[in-house]
Amino acid sequence: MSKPSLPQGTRDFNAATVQKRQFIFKTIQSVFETYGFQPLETPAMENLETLMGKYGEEGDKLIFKILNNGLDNPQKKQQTLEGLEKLFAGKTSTALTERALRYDLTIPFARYVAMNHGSLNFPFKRYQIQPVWRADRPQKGRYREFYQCDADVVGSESLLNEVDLVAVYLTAFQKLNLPVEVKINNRKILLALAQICGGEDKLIDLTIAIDKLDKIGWDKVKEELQNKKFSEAQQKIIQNYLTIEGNNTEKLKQLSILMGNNEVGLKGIEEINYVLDYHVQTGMDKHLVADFTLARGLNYYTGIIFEVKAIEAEMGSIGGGGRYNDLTSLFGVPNIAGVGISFGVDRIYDVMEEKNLFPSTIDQTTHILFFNLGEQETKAAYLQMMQLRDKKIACEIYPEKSKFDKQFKYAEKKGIPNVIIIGTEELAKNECTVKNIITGKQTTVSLSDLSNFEF
RNA sequence: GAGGGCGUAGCUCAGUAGGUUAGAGCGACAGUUUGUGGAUCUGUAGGUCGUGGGUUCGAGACCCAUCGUUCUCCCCA
Repeated sequence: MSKPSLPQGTRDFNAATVQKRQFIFKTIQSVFETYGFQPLETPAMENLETLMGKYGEEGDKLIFKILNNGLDNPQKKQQTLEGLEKLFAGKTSTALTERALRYDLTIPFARYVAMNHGSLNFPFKRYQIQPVWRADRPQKGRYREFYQCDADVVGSESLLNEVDLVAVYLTAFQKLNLPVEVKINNRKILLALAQICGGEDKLIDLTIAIDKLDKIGWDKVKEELQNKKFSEAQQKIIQNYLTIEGNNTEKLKQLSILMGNNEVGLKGIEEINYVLDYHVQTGMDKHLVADFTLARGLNYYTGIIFEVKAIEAEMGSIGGGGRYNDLTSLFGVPNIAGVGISFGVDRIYDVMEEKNLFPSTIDQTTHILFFNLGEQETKAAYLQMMQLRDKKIACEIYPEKSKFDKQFKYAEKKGIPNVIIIGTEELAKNECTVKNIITGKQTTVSLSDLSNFEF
């Protein structure tokens, strides 16, 4: 038998890690609830059909597919072989795989809304905290199983939702004590740029090239634009667009000049202005950065888009989202607008761990260890322990009669601050010895007073 | 999908140009101490050097393959 191991890109979480992760989950959850979002859970697996084609070509490749059961059935051999042929032709085949693990929380949510739109109370606000899976190659800040925390509003076109979601982001990160900036852009502006550069059909090429700017620099972007048949004049426009600098007001002003009288572009600017202006009064505008190079890979976004970046941290985005105008039409239910955001818990964890931002108070462990000093003594100790547990004090008793040395070490390693010793002498006098491991202070307490003792 | 780094004891690693029986620190266990720990000292256990081939008189070291892991690019949370 070989050594046990984990699938690539997955992890076990020990007690300390779980407690820190729970801290993040609880913080985000409580903010979601404070803003009027209600929980939803969907299955780990979806029909493959539900997921395919929603995340672009790259995304489709990264979906974890589940092999059908019963493929060894001789009666279905023909079907299975045909399925394999399709597979080698680069297509998916329901003969081989009908289900897949969810890739994000947004599409399953859209599927849910499409299935239940008749009975939902619009505008419908839901939050969802569940793992997602991607068949990506793991590296720093990238796992094959990770959690997303999503909040979405559907059935409302109001920009007030965008305003509110910005506040959700900034409130949550403030509570986590993690300094961030929220980048904001608008797909309408990118669309306008594409129009100005010769056609909407260039939007995708354009966004992909723009998205790479801060990584590969302008020269490489220019090269890529050249390859995608953008003319010199168009490249010049794009360069002007990308080199817009200054504070938010200045940037937007320059952009509006560049957009000229392009209707979509001006609308996009107006929307960003609306959100920024709204947050002047909350003071949150300080953490908002208009960034016209922000593109976001998912092409279902149609309006304002967000991305959250931890300040002074070597980490990709720790959250993202935006407005999608018609996501449910993918599932046959048109005209339900929505906007949503997502938190990447695993990356948030990594950044917080790196910067040592977890409060020390979240380590939760046993409060009192009862020593095991023999059959009679332990029985008496057990009764005392149950009384303390009734008072919600976390207690445990060492299960084996062992040397003091060993029992002390156990308490110390587990971070248990108090031990209670009931030995033959104590038992005879109906007493116990309470010892605080940290201070070393030792007190004799009568058994009848123990439940009132201040630990 | 493309390209690098690394796999030696439970953990962190050393192992010099290939040369006898593969080492250290920490940890674990035991004793010093059958009811007061954290220290010191002493001792004990623990390794098919990821796996499979090859080169060589001789391989932990060199070559090939393979698996695992990690990082970068692509893409993304």
